[in-house]
Amino acid sequence: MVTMSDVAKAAGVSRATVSYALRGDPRIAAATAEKIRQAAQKLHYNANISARSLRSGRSGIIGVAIYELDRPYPSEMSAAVSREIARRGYQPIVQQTSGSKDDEIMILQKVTSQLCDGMIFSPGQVSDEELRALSHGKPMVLLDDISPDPVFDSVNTACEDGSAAAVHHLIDIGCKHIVVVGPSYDMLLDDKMASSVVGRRMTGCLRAFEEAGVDVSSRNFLPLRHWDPIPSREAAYRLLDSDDYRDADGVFCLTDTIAISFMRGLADRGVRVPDDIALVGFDGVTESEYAVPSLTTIRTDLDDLARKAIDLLLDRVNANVGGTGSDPSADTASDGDLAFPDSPQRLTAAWELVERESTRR
Amino acid sequence: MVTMSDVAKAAGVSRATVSYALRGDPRIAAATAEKIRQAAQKLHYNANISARSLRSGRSGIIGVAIYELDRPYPSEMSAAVSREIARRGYQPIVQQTSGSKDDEIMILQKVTSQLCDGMIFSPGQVSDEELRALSHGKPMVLLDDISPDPVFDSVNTACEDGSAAAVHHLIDIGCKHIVVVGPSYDMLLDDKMASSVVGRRMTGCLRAFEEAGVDVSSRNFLPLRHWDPIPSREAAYRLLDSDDYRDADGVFCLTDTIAISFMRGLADRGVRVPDDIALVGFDGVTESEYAVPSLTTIRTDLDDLARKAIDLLLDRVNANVGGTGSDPSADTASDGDLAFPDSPQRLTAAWELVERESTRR
DNA sequence: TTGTAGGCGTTATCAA
DNA sequence: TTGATAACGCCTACAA
Repeated sequence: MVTMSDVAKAAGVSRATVSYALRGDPRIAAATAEKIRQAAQKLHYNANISARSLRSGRSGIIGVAIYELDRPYPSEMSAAVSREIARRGYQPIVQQTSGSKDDEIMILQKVTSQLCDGMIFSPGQVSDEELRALSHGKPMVLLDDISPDPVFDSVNTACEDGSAAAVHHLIDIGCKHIVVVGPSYDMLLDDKMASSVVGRRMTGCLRAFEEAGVDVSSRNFLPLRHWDPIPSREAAYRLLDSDDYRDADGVFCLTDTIAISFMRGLADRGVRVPDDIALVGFDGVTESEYAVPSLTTIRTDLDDLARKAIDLLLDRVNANVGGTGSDPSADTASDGDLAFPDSPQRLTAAWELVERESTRR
Repeated sequence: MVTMSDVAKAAGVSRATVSYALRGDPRIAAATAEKIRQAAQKLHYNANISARSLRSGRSGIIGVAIYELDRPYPSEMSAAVSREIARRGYQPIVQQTSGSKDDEIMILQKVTSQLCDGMIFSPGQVSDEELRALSHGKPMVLLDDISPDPVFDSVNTACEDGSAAAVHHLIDIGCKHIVVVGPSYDMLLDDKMASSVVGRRMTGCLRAFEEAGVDVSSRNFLPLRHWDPIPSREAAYRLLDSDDYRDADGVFCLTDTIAISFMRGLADRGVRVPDDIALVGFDGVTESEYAVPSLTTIRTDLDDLARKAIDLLLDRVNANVGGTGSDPSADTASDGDLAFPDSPQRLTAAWELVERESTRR
């Protein structure tokens, strides 16, 4: 391994000078800096991240922790975030939380909070408060945070507006009995559920129904215990077999993966989409465009989401340069300074309704 | 941050004793070790990875570098590998190489080769020789390595056998004019292409054609410059519009993503699958099961692939414990010892032909 | 069985 | 403008 000492020797300067020069410190004379850069290049020198991180607490790495890397939406999202991180000159590393709380904690303790200058986290089981403890004061941006009073910055998908648009679209094309696949009717009674992704999406649906003057009952909701392909496919059978849903002519599935599996279930029974039942999904994964029939969906602009998330994160990361990072007692009083407000920001990713064959009548 | 000194103080022992105790060194008395473990637990102590890595060269992290994290096959593969790594008690981190050579080099230089005890790499642009230099002596297992004379252990998909099975299946169900979508007819003339994934899959097709006594010409191959959804969809138009392929009644697409996009292209033109044209894919991604019609495919057993890859990798990682790691001059002479042969191993992942609607006649 | 001490490669504080 | 020097937190001979 070639270390900084080797470069220093080759360039005829001290290690300290090499360190300054390679990081662009203006105190080093241009000629010296150039000489050092050339020596480093020739020796294929690369700064040791462990040593740098140990000494300075900064690694240049941004972590992304996401649930289930083998599902279309999370994987497209982490890819987009990953690319945006690289674009800003940081090294992205992705980790899969796989749903278990222990897993999430392990990831945060073992690598993310230690190695990373900041992290993008899609919370599953861990609460905001627990996250605060696990973050060790490192900046973190949450994706679709469900906490009623947030601790961290977050970027959300347009759950309410998007879902409302989906339901409005079904109404617009003439659907009389619309069924929302995912939530149960009494879900909103639970405060914690109400602020979750499914709760917010359901709220959007209810708003749309109300705006259109549609009466709502439990017949408008088909609950799903797990948002997985198999139960989603079977949900189609349940819909077709139950008297409650027999005249359903429009379905809004809370994710594209649910929608595509549900559509497969309808195909199993020979039900035609959109002729017999029109269908709308949510997410806008690539798959939705290539399905037969292609799926109308609420597409989340993942590039926009990534940009907003990384903007928020890097603001905090760079603000941390001066402070200790672990002691947020900086200046709670100076609320006049708007640059980095202490209160967590909450942004929403851009989205659009993409009309495709599944609602073309 | 709570360090080893804090634990030592709390337990009333020295730092060294803490280090030994927490890593299960038998020299420490059971009672002492237990006391130390409890103190560590109470303080929420976590060993600093940077410090450990700097001092011992080991981090407990295994890296996975894969091309395009937002495609179904690579994402399912990295998820499977990631889970297997976690199962063995290591921390997996995933990075996306995004195809560019600079990107791959950057990833290897900046984080993988520095931070990781070993890595799983799906090579794109970088040659085996370059990899050797970039690996800094760290163990590495390649996935679908295309090098004719390999430098590293690798696990491959069953390109030849799988493709042969796909073509045989199409012949079995009665297809008379089979078209393979992906490669061009003259591809095998190029030595480098011949050992690539597409080359090996094509070789399998040719073998099947030969075994079945089918004459082969360029009319049996529909080349694809990029294996992306859009060109794949358009390839279907090309097939339908060209006199060369007009009577095609069976298609083998070299990946599921190609197959699903191609199928979508056929649907655009109102061609029925399997009635007019039967279709087989390769990979066995989740999506293939939920497509309408569901896709017959050569499914690679990703759990088996992950298990084999990590077995190979951890063998080398643990073998490195004694040696310097960067100096592989250990014992090239003792070829009698079969435990860790110096010559790279090449394994093949288990696979199966999954028959579904797209070939059901 | 446990403690002492030195160093991994870098950065930051001083002094020159 | 540059150089010496002391940490950062951990591991590991070696000494006790």
